Amino acid sequence: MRMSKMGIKTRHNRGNDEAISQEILFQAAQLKRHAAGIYGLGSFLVKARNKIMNIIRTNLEDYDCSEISLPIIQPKSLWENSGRWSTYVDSKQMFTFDGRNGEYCIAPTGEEIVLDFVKENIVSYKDLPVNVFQMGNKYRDELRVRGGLLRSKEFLMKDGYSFHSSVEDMEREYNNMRECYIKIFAELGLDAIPVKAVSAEMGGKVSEEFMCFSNIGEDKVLVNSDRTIALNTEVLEYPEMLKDIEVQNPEINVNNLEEVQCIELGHIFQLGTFYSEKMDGYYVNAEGKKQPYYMGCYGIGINRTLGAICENNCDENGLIWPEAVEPYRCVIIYLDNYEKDAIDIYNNLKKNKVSVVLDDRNGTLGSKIKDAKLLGFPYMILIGKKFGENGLFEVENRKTSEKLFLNQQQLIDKLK
RNA sequence: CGAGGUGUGGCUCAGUUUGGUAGAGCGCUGCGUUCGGGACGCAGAGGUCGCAGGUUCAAGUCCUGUCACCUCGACCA
Repeated sequence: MRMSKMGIKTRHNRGNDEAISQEILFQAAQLKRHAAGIYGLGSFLVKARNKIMNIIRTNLEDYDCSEISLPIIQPKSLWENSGRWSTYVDSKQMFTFDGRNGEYCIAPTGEEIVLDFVKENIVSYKDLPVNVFQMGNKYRDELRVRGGLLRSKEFLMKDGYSFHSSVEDMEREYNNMRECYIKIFAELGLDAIPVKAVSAEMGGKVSEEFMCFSNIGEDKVLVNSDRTIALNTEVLEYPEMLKDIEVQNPEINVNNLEEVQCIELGHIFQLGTFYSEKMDGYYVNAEGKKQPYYMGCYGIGINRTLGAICENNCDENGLIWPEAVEPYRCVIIYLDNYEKDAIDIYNNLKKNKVSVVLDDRNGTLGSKIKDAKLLGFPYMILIGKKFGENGLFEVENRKTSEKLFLNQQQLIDKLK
């Protein structure tokens, strides 16, 4: 990719309204606020987000979850069946509109539509269990937006739903997903732990949030020193839940837990039959009787995860993409008189499947070095004066600032 | 929805207290010199100061209304 074709212009100055990582994204022309809580994403964010999606997808498929795609525009009737049309409309949190054939919503979540999708196919206990997921935009007219990617009105979410013929099977799958989520966040390099949470409007009793420690987070979590016990402070408002936790963990005194600030990246729920009963989600059991599915539901805020990765991987000079989600591996910066050498190594790297950007824009070396750091390329290849002296490529590691001088083959081996 | 704040060239902001006809830095265009950690010179382009009323000889500045955006709170898969 040639930088001159990207259509971005970085800025010299940085605002200070938002978290540092979000301000870096504005400065790097990777985030554009079009309106309150409504953002455009630049190509670096899109490429990193695609990698996040692939990591999520690969892990879920290991657990026999299959990917589907559900519509965002959904008819009012579905939401009336679940009873949530009025809930969301009254609280003004859902976008709705009048269409040619009646009213629709622009979906804030997917329980209703997924039940409508699967119920014709899952009709017998022999068809169960099933676990499906999608990654699609969700729309919520948030009362208050916050922190760039962290809380916006339009956001990408992975939402998954499982269907079971018993509570035990639902619990088994819930634990599978819990394990899978731990793997996903570990692979993304995020230090996220499951935290006992309140299910709120979702229905169901058991739920856990996946929380990433961060001082730009909106949630407060109580944890013990080895992080085996963690609960959202919201739980304190529900005495029965608190009692359950204390009964299950007699060694814990809630008053002695440490309070930490966290970003909620995911949330998993045991929904039970709350939605299936209302939405006609029935199967026939071995005795030939109709029964509602037991359901689980599992979400990951993908944009928010992207935001958390940026926040955890930046310094005063800009972003520092971790390898797992790097949009590109390296950038080539060169003086004009070495253009031939630059294009040569650029083509050679591409031939060796190294994702590389050639900074072929007009401008001084210094300004390009600043941009390389701002945009967070893991490696910067410099072709300048020193190349003229020794014929070696200088490679600088963004994270460690380590500099190596390598010949063409060594460089390719290093970056491959 | 409650409290506070902000709207001035593409971006970041000064100017508003005390009304007198629009500024800076960055970015952009052209020419030249430069080119290793956001170079410099010269010459340019670009704004009915969020919007609508009002006061005034005169409004970016004062008054009224309105809209948008930000922060804190309430709210929240």
